[in-house]
Amino acid sequence: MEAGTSGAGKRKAVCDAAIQAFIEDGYAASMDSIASRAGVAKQTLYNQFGSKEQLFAEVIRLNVDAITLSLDGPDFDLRVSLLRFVEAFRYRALSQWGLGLHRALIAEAPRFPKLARLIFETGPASARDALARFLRLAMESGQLRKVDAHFAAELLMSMVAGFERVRLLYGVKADPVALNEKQRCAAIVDCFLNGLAIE
Amino acid sequence: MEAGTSGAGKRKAVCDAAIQAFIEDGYAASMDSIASRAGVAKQTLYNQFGSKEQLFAEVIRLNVDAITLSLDGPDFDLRVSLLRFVEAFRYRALSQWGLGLHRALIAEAPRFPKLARLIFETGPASARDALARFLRLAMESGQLRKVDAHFAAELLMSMVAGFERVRLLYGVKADPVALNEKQRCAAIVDCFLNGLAIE
DNA sequence: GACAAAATAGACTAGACAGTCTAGTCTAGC
DNA sequence: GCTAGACTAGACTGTCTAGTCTATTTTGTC
Repeated sequence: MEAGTSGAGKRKAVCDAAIQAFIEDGYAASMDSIASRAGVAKQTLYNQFGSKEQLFAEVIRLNVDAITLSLDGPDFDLRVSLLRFVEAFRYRALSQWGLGLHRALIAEAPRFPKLARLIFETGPASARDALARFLRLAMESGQLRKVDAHFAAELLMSMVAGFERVRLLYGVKADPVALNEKQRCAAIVDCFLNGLAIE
Repeated sequence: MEAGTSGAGKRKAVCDAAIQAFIEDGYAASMDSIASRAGVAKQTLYNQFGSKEQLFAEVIRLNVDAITLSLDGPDFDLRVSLLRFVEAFRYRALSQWGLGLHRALIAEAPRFPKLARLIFETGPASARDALARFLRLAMESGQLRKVDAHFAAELLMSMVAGFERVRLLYGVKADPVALNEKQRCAAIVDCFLNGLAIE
């Protein structure tokens, strides 16, 4: 028997098809298109998930998680750790996958306020909290000026996924003269470290 | 004759109703709801704009403009000017109006790629360019470290409308412990100025 | 007042889509 | 082989919406 011919296997196929469809077309993706993408009868979607809203909530929940980076060792090089974080977060936020999820969620947040809140907490807010804990360590060990750690964490995340994410969401290509990825990450981290350097 | 009973007056009423509807419900706002909001027959929408797509494009275009701040005087206080910019930009990006426009546009960008590009250029990109010109002046007069001015401008705009805009788009209220608006703007500008201070 | 342009209400078409239903098939365990 | 439960294709319902059409009324101009 081929894997995924029934039960949990089908469910996985449906989830994969659905997240792909929602990333491409937002919540407007039709149940028919999801079913045919998954190679499954439409009724199976309703058997497994009950409704489009529940399917959407389920696959979004499955596809958002915190960035749990190894930021917490006591013996760390601050700049190297931040660079690692910035590169990982940049990928999450600016890949086609991350952009599509973001777009679909932002568009539907007014319709799904509880889901939106949940996703915000388990996604961006949880990453910010982890980063803030890490930055607080750095502040306490005298490597950074002592400021509100949550504010500092939000600042760094904003620098990575602010203007540039907007540009990508609008579908505008990068200026060819602009810095490349690595340079940009390094420039951001350096600016952040300077900004919060001890006087 | 009452103002707005015909011709250009109707057109204005339709535009106002339409932008409000699109901000609240995105492109999904129905033509019927826009017509009744404007106190106008649906046919009038089609007489004036031809189609929903054209109406959308038109009202979005009308409602996006560059932030043209008085940033260009040769005798300026860098910190004060940046604070003024940051507060103005913050309002544009984080008001209900700005958030609604942003949400509607992001959601529909794949469907209206040319409009999206146009809006990006006349909105965020043009504000960035103005800020970059201003920052370049500051760099040349020795008030800031010499780095890519476009990069620096994007960084400052990101710091203002990055994480926090995402939070608001997700409909999540601010942490009550967080900094207030003025403090936040000041902290951002100070961090930016430190980050790009002369060695 | 007469005329033409524009607006109005509301019925209508055509198509898309969520969700249901049916009749029949496939699979697993006995 | 038999049965139960899941799956399938596809028809069907009801609803919603963009856009059209028509008959009527309003409005501005002469």
